[in-house]
Amino acid sequence: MAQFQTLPGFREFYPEETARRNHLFRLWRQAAVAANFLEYDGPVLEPLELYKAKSGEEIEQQLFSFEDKGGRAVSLRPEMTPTLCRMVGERAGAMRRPIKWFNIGEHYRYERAQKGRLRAFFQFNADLLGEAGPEAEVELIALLISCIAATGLTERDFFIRLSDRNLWFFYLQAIGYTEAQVPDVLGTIDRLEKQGDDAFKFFEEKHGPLAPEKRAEIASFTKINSLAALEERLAPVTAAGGAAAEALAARLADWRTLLGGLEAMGYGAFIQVDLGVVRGLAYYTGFVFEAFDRSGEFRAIAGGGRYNNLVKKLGGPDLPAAGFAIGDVVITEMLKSKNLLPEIVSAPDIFCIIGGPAERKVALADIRELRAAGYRVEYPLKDAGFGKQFKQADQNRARLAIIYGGDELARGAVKMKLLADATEREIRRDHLLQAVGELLGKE
RNA sequence: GCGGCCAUAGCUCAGUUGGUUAGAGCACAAGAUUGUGGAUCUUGGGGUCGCGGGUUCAAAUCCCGUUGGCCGCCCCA
Repeated sequence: MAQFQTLPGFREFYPEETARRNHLFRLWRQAAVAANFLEYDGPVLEPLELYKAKSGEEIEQQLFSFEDKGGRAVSLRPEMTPTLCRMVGERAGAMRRPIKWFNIGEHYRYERAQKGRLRAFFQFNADLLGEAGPEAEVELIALLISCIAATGLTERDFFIRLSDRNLWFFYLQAIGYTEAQVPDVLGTIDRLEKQGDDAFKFFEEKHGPLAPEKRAEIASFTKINSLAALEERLAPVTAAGGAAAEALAARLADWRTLLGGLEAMGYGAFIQVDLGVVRGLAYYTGFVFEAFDRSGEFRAIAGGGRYNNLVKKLGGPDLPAAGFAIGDVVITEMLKSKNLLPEIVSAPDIFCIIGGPAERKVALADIRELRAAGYRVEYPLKDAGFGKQFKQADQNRARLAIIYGGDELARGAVKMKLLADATEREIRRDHLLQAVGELLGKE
């Protein structure tokens, strides 16, 4: 039995789990369609180069990559974004803006499996391309929140941490950091939460020591947690004038648009300004956001941001873009811990109870009709006593039993019994579909 | 890639200082019940004790290795 185990980090989905997964996907799909995002799909296997081009050579050790029989270097997809960028890039010239697309698919990463992180997982991806303004982020973050809220989680359970790599960029330049230093300051900030003061070594190893007041200046900026605090902090900087100050002032206007839009949609309670978030790999170019549970018990539920350079980098036109992904693993763990996993009943509408071999022939003919009419119909494959068959009908949680007994059939009739209240009536077989429709309600 | 804990039936778990043929509950199946129900009772199927090696007269139990799981570090697109 244990001779063949599943590969590490891969899951099997038994029917109950598959039903739950499909339910989650259905909620996500409904939310995306309601926001008029279009569903697309792409290959599971891609040229290895596609991912190296996006993320660099080092990414290969985290990929399910191999050489195919034609000698091509290939990889299972670790994410959807490069495929999306290629697809949109190919036809961007012919596409109406904004481009709003989503996908639900399985992704593969060769990493050590842990709580909330597996080697094969499903992701909901949504992206909005062709709009550079913060109105795009309003759409995306609104969709993100509605996708998570559709599962039953509320603003008491999760929130969105919102930050902005552009703001950091303009701010750091305004207070004197060079363009070359900025990425390493951002790298430091990303480490600050976990490593504390040690995080500054990341910057200092390349650019020399930072005075304590410089450290404090950065650290305190990561603590900004509201638009008001941000405006207050930046007031003296923007007042000083210059290119960086002007860029900062324009960026503050974007912030007002974004937060105002989300507020107007009623999502204000979900948003937490948190400039300590800059997100790992550095292709994000503007707003970045992550969804977390409020208890802090789980990994990030979802993450995303703006990536204006990526479509061009992957060979397409210069197209502004932003997007996010929600994984299935963390949110499922969270729903489980909060008892929000739905009990999905998978039951037939009708269970046929069959008297014997002669009655079976009649029943089989009707079963075909009922199934063709869209009913979900089950029956015992082997002859058995009536008591046993009713038991099976119960265990199947069927709503209606149709009884094929010799006496009734001799009269050209069958009996129907609603299992819930045990009411029984005899129906002429030539009125079968009509009677079933009345008893079960029209499909 | 590194470290800690764990692995007995489909599931949850017992299994004494190493000692005959490894158990329970749930689940599954058959019967009680040959035309009427999720109950009850009886019975049954199901195990390479993760896998491989070692110690021993004797290993689920002790030792080594290995695979897998969980947890943490690195990473997290």
